[in-house]
Amino acid sequence: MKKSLADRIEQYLKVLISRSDDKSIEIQRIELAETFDCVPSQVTYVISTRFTEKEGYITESRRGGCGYVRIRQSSPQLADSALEYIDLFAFIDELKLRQLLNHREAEMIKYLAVNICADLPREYRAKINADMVKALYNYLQM
Amino acid sequence: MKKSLADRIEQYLKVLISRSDDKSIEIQRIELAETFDCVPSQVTYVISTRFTEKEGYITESRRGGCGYVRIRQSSPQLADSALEYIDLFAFIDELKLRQLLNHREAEMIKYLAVNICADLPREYRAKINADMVKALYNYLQM
DNA sequence: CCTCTTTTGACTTTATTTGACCTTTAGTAT
DNA sequence: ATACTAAAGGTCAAATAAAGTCAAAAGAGG
Repeated sequence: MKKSLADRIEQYLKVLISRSDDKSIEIQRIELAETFDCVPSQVTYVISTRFTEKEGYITESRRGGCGYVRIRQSSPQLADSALEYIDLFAFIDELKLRQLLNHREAEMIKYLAVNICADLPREYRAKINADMVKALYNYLQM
Repeated sequence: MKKSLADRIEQYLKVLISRSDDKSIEIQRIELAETFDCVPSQVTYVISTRFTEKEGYITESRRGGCGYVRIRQSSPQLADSALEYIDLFAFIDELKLRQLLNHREAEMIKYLAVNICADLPREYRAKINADMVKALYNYLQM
């Protein structure tokens, strides 16, 4: 699959973030544009479509001399206590969005969940939903 | 009985899927249409009539630049009764040996299994063990 | 001839790329 | 302090690149 320029920039930034100590990076828009040989607004486009709050990122910037764009991966707002009431599938989708699970992992876990619950008494299904959410939450150290 | 264009495209895609590592392919609608010298919507037609969820396929797509259509074969429902008695952890290790699961996946599934079973009545634990073995067996299309 | 499937193409929606123009900030000269 | 200037980043809309939709036309089989 050929990657679009936007995809490549996204990937590059995500690698930088993942390697950073504090899940936060500071870049210069122009510099990055030069690295990828594109117009600066391409960078703005990538940030505004792929590093949204919904996907768990917070951005700040400053114009003018010594300007910058900072992207920070926000820690999830999910409190441990609220986890019980979250739908497992929605939770998995959210984890995928945040790239804590890849596509295959997400699908596999969903598949396992469905099959485990398939003919289990109703009262245990909710429990398994909750336990899986909690287990994922813990395993991924969120 | 002469094969229709739709039939030929279907066959072509199924060969590609069967040859793929992960039973999943990514194509460009336009490109495929060019290959078969037809309109792009013909491809959409084939996918929507022959690669339905009911027939065990899941599709995703993206429009715009570098768009694609991904078709994934979801696993068939084989129920092998002998699987019931296999220990889940041993089974996972075996899958890892055969490189059907990577380390992270194996560990994550074990972690989930332990946490799901943690305080479930004894009689359901064996069932979950068996269901997970079966689900993995099916999911990985062994 | 009638029905169901296939083929086609016009139109719609979504995603990406590019560039012209706007705003903010820091530094410098007066 | 004030005004000017250069150096950022922001906005927005046009151009381009895909895929989706839908219905009409064409074809196949009974």
